[in-house]
Amino acid sequence: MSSLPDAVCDDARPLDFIREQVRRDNTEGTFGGRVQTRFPPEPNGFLHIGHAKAICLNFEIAAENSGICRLRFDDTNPEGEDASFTEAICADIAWLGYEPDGEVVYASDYFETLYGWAQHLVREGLAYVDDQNAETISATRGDFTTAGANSPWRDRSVSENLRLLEEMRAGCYPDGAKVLRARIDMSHPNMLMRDPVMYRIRHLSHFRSGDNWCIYPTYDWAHGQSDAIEGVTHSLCSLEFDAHRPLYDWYLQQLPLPGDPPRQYEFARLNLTHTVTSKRQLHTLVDEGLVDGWDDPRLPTLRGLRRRGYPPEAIRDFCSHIGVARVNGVHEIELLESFVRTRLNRSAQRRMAVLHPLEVVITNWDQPEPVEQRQAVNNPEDANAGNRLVPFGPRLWIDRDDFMMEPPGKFYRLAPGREVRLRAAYFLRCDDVETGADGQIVRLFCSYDPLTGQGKAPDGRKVRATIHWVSADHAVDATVALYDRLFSESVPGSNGSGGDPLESYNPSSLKLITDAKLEPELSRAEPGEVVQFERLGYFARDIGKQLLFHRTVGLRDEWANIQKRRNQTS
RNA sequence: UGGCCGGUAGUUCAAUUGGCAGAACGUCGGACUUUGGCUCCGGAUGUUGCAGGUUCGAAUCCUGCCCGGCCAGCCA
Repeated sequence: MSSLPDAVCDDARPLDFIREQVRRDNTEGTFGGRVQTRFPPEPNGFLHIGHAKAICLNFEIAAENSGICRLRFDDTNPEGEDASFTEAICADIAWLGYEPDGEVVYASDYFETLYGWAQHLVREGLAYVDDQNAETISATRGDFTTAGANSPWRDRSVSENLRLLEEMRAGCYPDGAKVLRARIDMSHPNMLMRDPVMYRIRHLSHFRSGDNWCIYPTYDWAHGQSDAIEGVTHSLCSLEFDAHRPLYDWYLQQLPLPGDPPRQYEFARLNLTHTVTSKRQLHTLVDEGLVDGWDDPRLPTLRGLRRRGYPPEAIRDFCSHIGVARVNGVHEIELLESFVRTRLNRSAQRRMAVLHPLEVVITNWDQPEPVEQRQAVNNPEDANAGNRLVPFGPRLWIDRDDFMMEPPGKFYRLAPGREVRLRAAYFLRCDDVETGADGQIVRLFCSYDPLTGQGKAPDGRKVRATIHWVSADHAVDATVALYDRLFSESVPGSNGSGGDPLESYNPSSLKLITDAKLEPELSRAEPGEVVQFERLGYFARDIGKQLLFHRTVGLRDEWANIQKRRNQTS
């Protein structure tokens, strides 16, 4: 029984076409009411948000039907595969909140069975050893409009094929000298059915089977068979494997399977705006140093998203919400972000942090001590989150964005002569502004109203804005990483630029702020913890020792919208 | 060029299988608010790719066309 992580929140939405199929199979008793899925990554890279969709789908469908979902590594090609990837993938799946049923399995566990089945096909006259090289095979496959040509080796005797296959396995031939091909139809309209390759010779050590094998099964020859061996009922994969389905079924039809043949169903892979998920492009970003490793918070890798502060629950919410269909589309990254905000709004502790410090001197400080401990609510969304103390003093930092010399309409924050509320403290009026030689604002001279400690003025006067602040004498210095879209084009490589996604790489996708001022409580944030900097957004404390926060996502920002609109119209 | 798969608000998906085209996110407006956040309420956005046909009735069925994706690795 698959473990279903805390209820992926979604309203009773109608069943998608896959769940609909599963239900049909269950009522018709196709697999005796059994449901078994699998997640089959190749251990040659890191998991990304696109994989998350497949993971959620497979695990959730199994759980919904009291079935099981295994993790199977599709390690049929030793080139580039590594145990470090299997470990990373297992860790990422666990982080997402899923626990594979039973032992983790590997396609390489079935190499011997696969070999036996290949011999079976040879004996049935359904497979043969071809001596042609890769170029020749490619050249004689034909194209979309013309049939392929039969290999001159296509009609070898069963005994000769059996012997040659044995010799291939025994290492008698160099790489590429021979292949085993299924004997199907060289004029089939589906190119994949034109005598597909089942085994290729690779004198390469495999990270699990070592040097036991020098012939390795291709994807098509391994996948369906692995599904069948494990008892998979519904083999879910992405749309580009649609054309493989006839071959998937063909192999299964010819073999003495232990049970019902699994069925393959294809769904659209997940694409997100302003990012890339192809292994090649991700590699380029990392290799060229455009990002800082596979866990760079700008990357859509699961490791990147984790470091960025995305709650796994939000990713699951997102996957469940987008559903599954057969249309190839691009999802707006904003939708994912909205699920991140929803989760974080409920869980994140509120703190105050100033990103672009502007000094405020309180000229009418009348307290005996140069500090007053103010009580602040940790999370207004969570009554159990409690309060904390925030030091307040005669010298403060506020954000430069919260002050304007000549405020335009709809700017509610601080300006000369204007009054605002300091969050969890008092009303504050700006009396005077000190400007530098070149006109920049150096510091503000303000007075606070000691009677407004409850956030309200006894005389009933109102303020339009509440702003955040940090006591300058107690502030903790920190580095804050602000992230923007990794690619400026919504679909990188879609317009102009010769279709190269890297052309729209956003060089200012990372802005480091090294002089951020934090309230002291933030120095006690746990590594990996995500907090809300009030009015700014959600920020994740880095795993490392230094005080570094990554901006997970900003808050919805109406003022930013107003400014954007103003810029567009002017 | 052939085959297969798709096409419904800006985006992603629905539409009880032929019966009043909806939801979420985004957007706009309002209420509330010690976060321009959250929450709540409301508005706008559609020639259902196009054209014909069947039908009392078509997003749904039929025909033709248009557009997009996938397929000619010994990658997965």
